[in-house]
Amino acid sequence: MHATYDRAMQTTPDSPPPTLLERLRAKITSGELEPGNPLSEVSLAQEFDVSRTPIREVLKQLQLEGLIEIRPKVGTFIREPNRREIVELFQLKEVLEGLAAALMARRGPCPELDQLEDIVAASEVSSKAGDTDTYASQVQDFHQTLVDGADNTKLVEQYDRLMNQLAYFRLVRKTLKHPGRAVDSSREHRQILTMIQDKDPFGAETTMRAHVFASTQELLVPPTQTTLSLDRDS
Amino acid sequence: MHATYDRAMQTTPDSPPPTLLERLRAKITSGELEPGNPLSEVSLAQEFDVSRTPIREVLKQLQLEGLIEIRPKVGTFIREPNRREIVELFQLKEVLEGLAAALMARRGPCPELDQLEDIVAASEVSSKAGDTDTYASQVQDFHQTLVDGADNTKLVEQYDRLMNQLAYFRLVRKTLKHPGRAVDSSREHRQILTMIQDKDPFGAETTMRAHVFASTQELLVPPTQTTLSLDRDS
DNA sequence: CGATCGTATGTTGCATGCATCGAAAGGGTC
DNA sequence: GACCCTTTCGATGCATGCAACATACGATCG
Repeated sequence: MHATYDRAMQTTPDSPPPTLLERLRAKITSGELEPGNPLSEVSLAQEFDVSRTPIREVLKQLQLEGLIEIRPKVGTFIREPNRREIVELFQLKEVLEGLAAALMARRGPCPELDQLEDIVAASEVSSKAGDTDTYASQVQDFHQTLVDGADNTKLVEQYDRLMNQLAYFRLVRKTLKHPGRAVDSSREHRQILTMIQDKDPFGAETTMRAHVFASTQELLVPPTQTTLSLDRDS
Repeated sequence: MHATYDRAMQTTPDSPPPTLLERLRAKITSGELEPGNPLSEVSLAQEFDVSRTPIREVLKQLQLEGLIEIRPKVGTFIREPNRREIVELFQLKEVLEGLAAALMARRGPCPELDQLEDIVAASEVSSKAGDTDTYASQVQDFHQTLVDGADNTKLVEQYDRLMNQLAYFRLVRKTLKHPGRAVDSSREHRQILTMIQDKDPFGAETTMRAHVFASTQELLVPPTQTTLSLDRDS
């Protein structure tokens, strides 16, 4: 379901057409382009049927977002965060989602809260059934809805940028989850939801952070030893 | 001392010359340009002695940073966050600085910790002496050093962007501090520093967040009623 | 006198061309 | 065979020109 974190994909049917920035960003975050690949301005210009000028403007913006690296006079390359940056980003993810949980708890009833209830209920089913694919997309929805429910546009912006940098889907795709983790994770989701409903900001934040931390550990230290391949660059 | 949060100003003497992006960003964050002012591409191009093309690239990036607003086919204007956005940004500031305190506590001894010690000691003097100007710059240094000391580059990036959006200096300049707040603030700084030195991440984070929250309240709800001027837009 | 439409102007949006620089390939020498 | 210099090629960096659009102003008409 969630092929990318680019919110341009999630808008209403007749929303304005995606900008060049959004389209190129989607190509990167969706994994259509491999990391390290060179991005030629001319080839991109041909592909999107524009001249090099708007392409260059977009590339500069994507560099600011941390998705690509422009080596002056050399070329543009898709950037992949090294292990240290991934850890840094996950530390940020933890506090940002924690803040979202706290804010949502303080906010009280809202549409996102109902959505959260639905998502948690559905994910409890799929987690117990062992349907990891369905569960994975529901996890995405849970976190996304929670951040949206915080009703803080700046938080949403920073969170989206963070998730794009992580190329989260790519990490998740590489990861084979523990069989038992899904039910634990689902139980944590339920706990968080309950605390939000009970208007317990502190409890919601604390539990959310613990949950994110646990999930992060799951990703960074998977059962198999395939993580060693990530340790190549500093 | 701290005229702006643009870190390009704080690098070593013979660092590479500031880029066009940094120069234009500095012009905005320093308050040299008034909010709402139109930024003509041609006039900027003349001012920086380049053509419109690189100016346009920079403007697109500054728009992504939230510093300016580009109204298509109309013009570019310096953006000022409304009151709601300011509150949102301060909520983020709280958790980001809290995270910084926690990370620094976990990290242990480092150059930034020594700097922090010096800053706190100096600020205790100036706060008791009632030297609010000196104290204000030391407060900036305290927070900046703390974020740097967290040793998390992504945190630094997000924090800098946030402070630029807030145009923090502008807010502070508008604010007349309570006379008694400085000594309270200084005492809180000392508490935070002690907790970091004691390697108490949780205590450091909690205290830091309380401190940021208190300072924020001070800014958003000043004793005088001059804040009403901020309430004009939604 | 007021409203409306046409025009004038200033702005951005983008395509194109040239200069410049890096990196890789080729040839020569030791 | 290894190394270095030269050359070539391809890429980016930027200046410029034209088209398109939004806004403001003024003339015209009711």
